[in-house]
Amino acid sequence: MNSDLKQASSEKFRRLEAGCRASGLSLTHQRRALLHCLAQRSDHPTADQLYDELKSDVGGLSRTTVYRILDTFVRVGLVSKISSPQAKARFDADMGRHHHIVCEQCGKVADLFDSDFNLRGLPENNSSGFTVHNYEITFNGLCPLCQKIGKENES
Amino acid sequence: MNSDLKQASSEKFRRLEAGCRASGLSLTHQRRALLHCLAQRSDHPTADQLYDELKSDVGGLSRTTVYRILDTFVRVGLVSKISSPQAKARFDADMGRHHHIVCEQCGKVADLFDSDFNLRGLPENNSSGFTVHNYEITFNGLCPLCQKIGKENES
DNA sequence: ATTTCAGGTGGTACTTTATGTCAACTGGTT
DNA sequence: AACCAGTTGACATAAAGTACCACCTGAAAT
Repeated sequence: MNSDLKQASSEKFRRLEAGCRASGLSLTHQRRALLHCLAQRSDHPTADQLYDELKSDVGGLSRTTVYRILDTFVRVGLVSKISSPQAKARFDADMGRHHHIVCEQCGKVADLFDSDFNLRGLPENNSSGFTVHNYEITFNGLCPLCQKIGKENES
Repeated sequence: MNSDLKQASSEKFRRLEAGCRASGLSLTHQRRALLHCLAQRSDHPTADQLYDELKSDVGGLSRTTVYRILDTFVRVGLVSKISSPQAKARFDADMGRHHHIVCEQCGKVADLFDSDFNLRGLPENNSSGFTVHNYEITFNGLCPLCQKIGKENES
């Protein structure tokens, strides 16, 4: 079971690495390290969470670099910034169609894979004149932990 | 036309004021001023945008107060923080079901009133164990201005 | 294997966005 | 007009993100 997960995340890592190459980005230690984290985690970490996880492993890793690499990954479409009401960016390396649930209390974000909620189209001619490329559905509610305790945690 | 809008926003203001009273909040100058702004604007301002608009009108208004009042309004359900991939909170005083379109380039946020996109239910038993209370759909694309010019603006 | 250099990184400084604290003030009630 | 719980202003601080520039490195060419 655990080894299945390991398998799946290293498979995901290889795909991300390939995507990186395909976009003409050099595979630096720092980028590999970030791709590893992103492939393993499914909790949609913030830039600072990723930095905190990696700074001990990757000697001399700079916070600036983490922000910059994440920006690059988003720009080339390898990773996305997910929408939430929180005032910080969270990143997701799974570009397949899926949705997110945000805990109102502690801010945790979980995936929801359920194609029943997929939209069947996009708005074409809306009154605001925007062209629409894509969408995200953000559900909100309470995570299992916050359902039990009625008080605040940190994500 | 313009007076219709004025009419509509003052109507909205009165509803918000009533909601404030109903929640047992005192109607201070500062809260009224914020409700006014929120009733008039449909651009989903950030806390600092509201502060910048109000600080000249409301003598001695404090930035802290703006943040605190918005928090309170969200807590009592008078206003909502909308979901977007941007790392800052945007506020919306329209609590009716509608959707948002965010410009990928400049960050502007517009409303989309189109019930065709409303979901017909919420996820009940999802694998992550979250209870789900509500949802938001965030579309992304380009605003009319950014469609013309291919370069960056500030919202 | 060595050289080369465009692209990438580290470190520092800085801005923007948000929160914590507490004395002083005020809306609404008596 | 007096009271006081709730609210505010000012300041300090934290958290999140950006700008800048000298130096370094991945990977392509030789």
